[in-house]
Amino acid sequence: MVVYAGQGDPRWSMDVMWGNRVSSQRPGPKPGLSVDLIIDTAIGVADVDGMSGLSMRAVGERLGRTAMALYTYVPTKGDLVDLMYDKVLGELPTGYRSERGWRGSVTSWAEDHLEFHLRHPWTLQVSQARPVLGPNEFATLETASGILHETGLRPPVLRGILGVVLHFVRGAARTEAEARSAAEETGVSDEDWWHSRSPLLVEVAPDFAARFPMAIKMEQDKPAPPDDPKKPYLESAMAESFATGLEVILDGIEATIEKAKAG
Amino acid sequence: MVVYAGQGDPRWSMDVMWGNRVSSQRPGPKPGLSVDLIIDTAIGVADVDGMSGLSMRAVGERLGRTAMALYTYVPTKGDLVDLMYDKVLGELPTGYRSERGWRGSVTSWAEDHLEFHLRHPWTLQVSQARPVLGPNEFATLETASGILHETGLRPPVLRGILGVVLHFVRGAARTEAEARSAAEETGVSDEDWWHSRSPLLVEVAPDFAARFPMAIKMEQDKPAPPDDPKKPYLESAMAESFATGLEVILDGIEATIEKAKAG
DNA sequence: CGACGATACTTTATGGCGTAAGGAGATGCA
DNA sequence: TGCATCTCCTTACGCCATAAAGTATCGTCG
Repeated sequence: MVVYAGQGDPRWSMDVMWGNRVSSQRPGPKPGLSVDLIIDTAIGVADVDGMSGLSMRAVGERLGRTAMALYTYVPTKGDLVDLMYDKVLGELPTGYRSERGWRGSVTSWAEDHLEFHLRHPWTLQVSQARPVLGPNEFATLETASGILHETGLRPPVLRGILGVVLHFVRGAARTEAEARSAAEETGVSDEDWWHSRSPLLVEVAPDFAARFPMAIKMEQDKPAPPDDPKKPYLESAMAESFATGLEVILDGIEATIEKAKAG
Repeated sequence: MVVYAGQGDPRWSMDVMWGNRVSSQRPGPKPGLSVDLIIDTAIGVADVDGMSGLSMRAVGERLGRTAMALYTYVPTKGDLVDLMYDKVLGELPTGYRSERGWRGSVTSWAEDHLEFHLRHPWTLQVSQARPVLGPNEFATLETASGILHETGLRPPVLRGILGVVLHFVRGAARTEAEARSAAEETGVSDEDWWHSRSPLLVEVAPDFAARFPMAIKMEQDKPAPPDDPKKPYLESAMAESFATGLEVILDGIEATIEKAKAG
């Protein structure tokens, strides 16, 4: 599921995110819940069961209410996801300073974001097309911009570079998150899955090696799969590919700086 | 929605994809449909209405059948999506030869993939964690590997580079696809959306400029939005960012080659 | 102090989804 | 001719978001 920015009243969600809501004494029963509590509970549900496990019923149940009770506090599920997203973005650091200059900062930034997305894989399902316009979203943009400005490059180039880094980090996180969730949902590890599939492949396509020689070459020198699938990403199989990929990008940025100096 | 590789009998879908199915004369009514027809129809539905609009009911309706009729031909919806994915991948070119060497080939490859994903945005929702193992999927891998092998780099590095390019292209396509679909679903263009949101932002966060100076700098020298939103990507606003991002990646690959030669 | 209106929360209902189960009718072969 | 097998249908289940309407609780005003 891809979730688009809230269909409800945009003013309402922005007031919530920027802390501009007034809570006055009004007639009627005391509220047993609060928007903030609902957001936190929903984040908890999504962290465990993913975006597809995030339902109004599930959140309500955790709070001892029906799904409909939540609509007293939140106009639509889309708005709730917006609020969840901006709130959880607050976990990310906002300052990077490295003795290795922008290279070190970009590296730390990328690793922090990768871990963030693996901690909250549902964030990868939130549409990037129309931003939530919350304070934490702007803070992450501010942080990234600050790091990249150290390169001295002009904004149009920086936008391109930011896109490269962002797409790379999110793509890597997505692949890893999908792998983990597939393993959990099917109860079959990647290794076992491949062991059951590869014989079928030989059977069904006997000329495989002749048809796809390059693809086979590409498999050379693969690191052994980890013994413990619960290890953090830094020790997982994806780490090598992530590190070399990031290095390529950093070298690309450096080359772009050199070209800008020369030209 | 993220779709994971088919839950049905893996052998069945592989036989379909690799063309290993025998159609013998058997008792019972003549089949009015075929797996292939269902796949093509489903692709048509998904191209127009996206992955979220792809339902067994919708596909059945296009074929003048009920949803359940499809289950005579296809074990689960997940398997159908697998078959759709591998089939549509057949659109992609398999040979690239450029007088500009691997740089030209990678550029063409990236542009072809970007256009492919914008033609079939639902492909971005297919999980990359566990491949479909179809002939066209392997063909695209073979093609990409062939291009990258021209760089002379070793497989582990090439895997990192392939990841960078793939994540970048898919990420750029995803953002653009989400933007288009948001515009279509809400009936509000990106420009109008921003025009209605930005006054709210000033209202709700009066100290915006002081809090996020870098983010504002980042907006400098933005290209004017296109007059016609139906233009192909090459003339759209994303084109500039895509082109410069790709250039950075290509420079990064080149720098990696130089380092490999030197070291 | 009693009535009123706003609020919190519930139940019920609508129209979607994938797909299990079972049944009707058509067809090839013994 | 009868039977096994196949296509396709209807019905049903348990999910989903959320609209509508009802009940109980409270602050406030007359």
